[in-house]
Amino acid sequence: MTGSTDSTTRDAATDDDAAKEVAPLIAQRPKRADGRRNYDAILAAARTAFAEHGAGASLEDIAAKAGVAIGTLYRHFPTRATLVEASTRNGLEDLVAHAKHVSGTEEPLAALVAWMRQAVLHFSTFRGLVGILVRSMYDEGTPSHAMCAQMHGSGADLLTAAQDAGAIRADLTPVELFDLLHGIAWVRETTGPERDDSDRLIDLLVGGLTAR
Amino acid sequence: MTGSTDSTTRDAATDDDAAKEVAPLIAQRPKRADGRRNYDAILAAARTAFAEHGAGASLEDIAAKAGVAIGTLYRHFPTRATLVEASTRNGLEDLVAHAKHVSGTEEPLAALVAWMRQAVLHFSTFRGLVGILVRSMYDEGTPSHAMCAQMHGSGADLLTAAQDAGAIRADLTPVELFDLLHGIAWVRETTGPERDDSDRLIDLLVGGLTAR
DNA sequence: TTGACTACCTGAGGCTGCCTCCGGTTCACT
DNA sequence: AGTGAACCGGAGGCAGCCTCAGGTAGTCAA
Repeated sequence: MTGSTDSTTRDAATDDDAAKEVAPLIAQRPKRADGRRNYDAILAAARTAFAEHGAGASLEDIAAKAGVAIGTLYRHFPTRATLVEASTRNGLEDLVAHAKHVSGTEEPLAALVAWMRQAVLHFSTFRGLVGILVRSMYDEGTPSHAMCAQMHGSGADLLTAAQDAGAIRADLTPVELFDLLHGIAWVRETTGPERDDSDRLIDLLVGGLTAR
Repeated sequence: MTGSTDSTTRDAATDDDAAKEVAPLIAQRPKRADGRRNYDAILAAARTAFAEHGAGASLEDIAAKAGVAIGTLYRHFPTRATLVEASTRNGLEDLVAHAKHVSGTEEPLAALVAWMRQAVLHFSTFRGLVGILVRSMYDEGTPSHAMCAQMHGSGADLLTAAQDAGAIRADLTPVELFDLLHGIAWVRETTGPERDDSDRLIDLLVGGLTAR
């Protein structure tokens, strides 16, 4: 949906920039041809495995599926978190871009809600993702932290705009908003995409439960 | 808080009844003296371990802390789920009892909200509990299923009462309500009890996000 | 009190997955 | 072609899960 599959060209375009500006902690795309090849193969295998078995998928299986020894996987992605980060960075970037694109709109409430929907969708890409993202958001020194913080800012901006327009109660903080989004994302991630209530849950949240 | 610690007498009073009526799947309290002793010791160790390390705590550690070999633990609790079920049954019972107690009140909305608070608190007793409860709720043949279903019913009754009084929108289903509670419980369980926003989140949920 | 029955206990052992380390390989650059 | 660094492979140590065969000791009846 957001380019999480078959994003080879896109990786090539964005990873170099990201690697430069973001942090030394994030695994960088290797330069040597064989290294690049393996890096990409591992990433592709990881995306599939995470989608199928969640964030706890066996790393040895991923390495095998990528046709690579376990040591090679660890060379490129020293921790499970770095691998998760790399396979979900695109989605986070999309989220930030989307926020930038609609900021300043004439319908700040609609813009916020639409963004919330997309956020929940991405947070629940696979089982276990939300947990990792929450940790990343508040814990510096975590691979996804920079990107998460950026996305947090994007959401906060949309929220502020909606509040300034008087559409959202003024006492709602960004942290509270994200807590609620995380909760809904967790539900979606847990119950699976078959029974996907997330849009409805967001509506309930926004509209309120109590009768008018 | 709900009698989840030091509940020896209480266990003695309730477990026998529960074992009779609930299911053959749930580990029954053994009759022989040494068996009872070990069963209780394992349960106590498990409560501590789950509180400290979450539902994924090492079963071998629990056995060791209980002064028992690993095989003994598995004899009494054939799966991790049965152990979790046994250590959280009290809380679920409390929840059902609480609902029965306030049903028929003159303030159905207040009753519902108070119950929701207690539910969220119990669901997030330790990390990983909500996930297990959600699975139990919809998956028969799971140790906690019977108790979960009963609790589901209790919540649904309170919801219906509040809806009949016109206090809660009529189109809200019990499943949706529980989804939202689960989500909030997950947030609480994940962020830890230090920063406990759950009451506030419930208020936001009930009051609605949008400005009046 | 004694004996037998069997519920109960033990812990070695096979399995999976995590992660490290170092000898060997191969790419890239001159 | 030669060299150095980047890269790869996979054995191996560790932790946790779970099972099973053999031993132990409560319980109950005589």
